[in-house]
Amino acid sequence: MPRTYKSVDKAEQILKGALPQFLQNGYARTSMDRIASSAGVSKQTLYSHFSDKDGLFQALIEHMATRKFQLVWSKPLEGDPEEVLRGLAERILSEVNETDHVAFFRLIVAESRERPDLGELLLKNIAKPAMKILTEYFQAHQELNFKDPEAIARIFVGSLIHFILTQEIFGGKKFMPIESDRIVDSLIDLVLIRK
Amino acid sequence: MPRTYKSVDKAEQILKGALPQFLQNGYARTSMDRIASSAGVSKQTLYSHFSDKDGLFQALIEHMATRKFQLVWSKPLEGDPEEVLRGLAERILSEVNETDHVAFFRLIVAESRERPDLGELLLKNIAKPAMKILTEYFQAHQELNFKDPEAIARIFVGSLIHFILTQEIFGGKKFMPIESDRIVDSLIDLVLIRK
DNA sequence: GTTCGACTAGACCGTTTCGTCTAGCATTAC
DNA sequence: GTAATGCTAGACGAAACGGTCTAGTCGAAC
Repeated sequence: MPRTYKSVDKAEQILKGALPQFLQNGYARTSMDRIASSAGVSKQTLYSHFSDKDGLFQALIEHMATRKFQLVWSKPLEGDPEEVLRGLAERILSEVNETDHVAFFRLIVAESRERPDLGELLLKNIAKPAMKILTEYFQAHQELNFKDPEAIARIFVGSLIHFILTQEIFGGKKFMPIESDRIVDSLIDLVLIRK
Repeated sequence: MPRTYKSVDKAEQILKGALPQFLQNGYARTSMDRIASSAGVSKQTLYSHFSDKDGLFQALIEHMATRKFQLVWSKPLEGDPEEVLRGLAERILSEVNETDHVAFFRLIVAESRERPDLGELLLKNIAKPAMKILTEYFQAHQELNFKDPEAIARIFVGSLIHFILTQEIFGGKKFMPIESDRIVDSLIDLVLIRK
């Protein structure tokens, strides 16, 4: 196994070790010593693969954003609106509403004050293409009679994301629970009633 | 002016000085020295009014949550649904979508990982009563024909909050802008079409 | 066998931060 | 006047952290 340059595996290994630390403790509360030990790597190696804590963090976020978040939207939207929308809603709820994704979302909200490019990253890589796909689907189905397909798309996705936000991040599961089916049913109902 | 006990003014003054610091810099990046100087108070005084940094922060958040956030919901919902809902939507967008409130929201998301009671506070003091008011309004207006008024209420408010989230916190204003009127119009349209 | 690059282990420095402590000032109560 | 109280100004200790540096290991290349 030749090692003429810094092994790619190590960088990957570092990111893999750093991820749970940042997700669990946030940026400020995660020390480089901790990352090193969590990744099973010496501190020096951290700094030979990444410029500094900030660089490592940025790389990690980009890695996550471009890799995982396409699960929901990779499947093309085709067929009967009721089925398509229900399938989409359930995919959003099950994929996004998962410990790692929720923590990731929280991390971006928290850190995007100091690093506005994180918000940009999220929008450009996830939200914007997602909206485009759904908007185009709505436009292709004129029978839905939407005056403003783009606005409807934002409402559709937004109410689901907000549902996850309150239930998972603010602890709504405990203090004001509601079953996701009720949200999905009502949402589909609202959107499809014109047909 | 007798001073038989710790002056209430000082506590207020401290909170007033601490607020912009926490909102702008978050919890970790705000030092007690900075708060002291920002409040025009000695460091010792901080610790004689609040147990520690955490206590001060908690007090501040509670102060904010119970005081300011009732602006949107204090006005009773009465009258024609279209007018009521449009008025409500615009009040949410204008009151909540304001630098301080956005920063406050961001702060709670960021810190509620370490302090789950912050999320609880937000829900119990704001989200829950808000949902109750809107749900009851929907129930009182049977002509709207909602199968599940509570779910509709969540969708209604949720899509507006999510709109603010993307536009203000993630920088959507810059990277995927959309006018709030389009969201409100479509939302009203979705909800009232059964009439 | 020597050289070189990637790595480990951990000491180390400078800085920041929390929270405490000391010394002293000003006002009120008696 | 004297004691007590609420305060200021700032030094201080202890700990944590980011980032650098040293010393040394290991395996491949030639």
